[in-house]
Amino acid sequence: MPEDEILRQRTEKLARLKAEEGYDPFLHEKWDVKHSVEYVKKTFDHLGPDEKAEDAKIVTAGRLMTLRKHGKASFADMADEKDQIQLYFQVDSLGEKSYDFFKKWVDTGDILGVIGHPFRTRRGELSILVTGFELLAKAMRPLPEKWHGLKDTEIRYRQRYVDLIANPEVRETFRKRARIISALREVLESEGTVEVETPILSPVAGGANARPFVTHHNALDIDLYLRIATELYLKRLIVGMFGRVYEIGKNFRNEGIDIMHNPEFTALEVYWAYADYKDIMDLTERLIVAAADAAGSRKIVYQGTELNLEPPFRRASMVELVREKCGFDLHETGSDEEARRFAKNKGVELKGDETRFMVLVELFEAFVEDTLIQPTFVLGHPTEVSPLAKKDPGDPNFTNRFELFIYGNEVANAFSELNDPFDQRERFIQQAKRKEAGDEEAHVFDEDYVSALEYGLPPTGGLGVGIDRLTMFLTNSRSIRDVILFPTMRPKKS
RNA sequence: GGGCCGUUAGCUCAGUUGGAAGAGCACCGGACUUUUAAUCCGGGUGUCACAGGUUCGAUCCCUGUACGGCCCA
Repeated sequence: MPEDEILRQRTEKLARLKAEEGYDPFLHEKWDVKHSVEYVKKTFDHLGPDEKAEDAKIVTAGRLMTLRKHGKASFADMADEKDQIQLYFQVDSLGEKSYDFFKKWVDTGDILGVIGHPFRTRRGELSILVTGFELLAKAMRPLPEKWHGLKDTEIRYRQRYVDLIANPEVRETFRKRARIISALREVLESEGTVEVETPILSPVAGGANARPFVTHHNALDIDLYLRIATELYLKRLIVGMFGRVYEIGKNFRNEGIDIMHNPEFTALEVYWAYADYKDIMDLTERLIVAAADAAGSRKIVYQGTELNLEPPFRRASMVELVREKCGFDLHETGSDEEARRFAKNKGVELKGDETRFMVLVELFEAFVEDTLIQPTFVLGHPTEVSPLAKKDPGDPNFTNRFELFIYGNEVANAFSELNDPFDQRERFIQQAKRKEAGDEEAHVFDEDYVSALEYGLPPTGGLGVGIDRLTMFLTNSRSIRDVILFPTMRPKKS
């Protein structure tokens, strides 16, 4: 039946319900739910076949997922937020008038308030014998098919509410996501870290190498950018004498959409005064473990691969890993030209002006990343690609930085924060040159941030964690869209 | 940005070497007092994504577009 026809039919049915019975389901404002389906199932699990808990009066509510209407006794499966139970409607216990109302007016998808007694059917299914009900809302559109569920990814993402009705496991994924975020907060709070909020709209979008979204403020008549990271504001707070701060929130990056990227995504950033990147590495392990425990287990299976999130995680330097995986030894490489030749021989495409340090990063991305399946801290990124990180005093070409990789993907990024305003200014100048040369992702020059550093930033360790990716691994979700309730989609032209 | 694949009923999917459309569920009408993919009887409800082209004839072949998916950069 065409959707228009179903809508028309159900609209007409609603009108008849109002006219013939004087009953408007949309007038109900509340229903005192005394028991969840989960509670009923747990509490009355002891009932044997054909046994009834006559003294127990259950008041619950939910959506009718399926209906099996018979002559004078009918069944329905009613789902609430977390569980599902069978309802039994019988003319003897409901009365003829009420039973007829049910048969005539109630459809699948409708929201029902239910009063009744728990009992177990002869076939052994715990059910509720309904003694009274209210039709709390009518469904005007049909539910997706009942045993294949809803598969069409386009409808699942565009009309997530339909997905959530049809596929209860999707609700569980998002409950897990909530538990993961709570667990991260608990760890941070218990370690004296204060949750703060920094601007999403800002005249300068810094803290990462990415293209921002631009918007316009009418009253001020200025363009503003949506933040691409919270980093620079959070470190301003450390300058402002906060000791430990964190923010969990959306970042926005004007880039493509794929299985690992959504233009808006959720990041956790943490900054601890007087800590270095090693302290932050330990903290990262505590956070990941807490998240894993909240989601269920430290030993997980992601897309068929077993992942062991039990710390300590492997720690290895980028230079070492690249040497291991493709034989490129940075310390044995005399010139940038030599490095580029090596990469080209390995089939890595280069622009031709890369330094040996950038070549290292290219080789890392080409030959190492994918191999980092088990959680691995990669240490020692070149200074050139780390404009906000403190240099390694032993070798200023490198920074005291690490990234955590799981299943070949970056999940966390952290470093000892650069707090030398002169060095920071110099790094920004280098980035500005790259921007001029056409690198749209080069870091923006943030004068106010330099001036904050000029007031004195204590030695600080900072961390960023991609919450969506972490959630993907912990919920065995293949696509980032499966852990974002309303992923970014191109609007449909009508 | 490039390549490949998909788009048929509300949902899940068949199908036509080009003669113009099908199933199950859902839905509508009827029967049925323990069903659970209830069953039985009756009913097909469609711009075959969209726009062109080829053809006597296109859902099918060709081109383009839209949206989605996967792979690559």
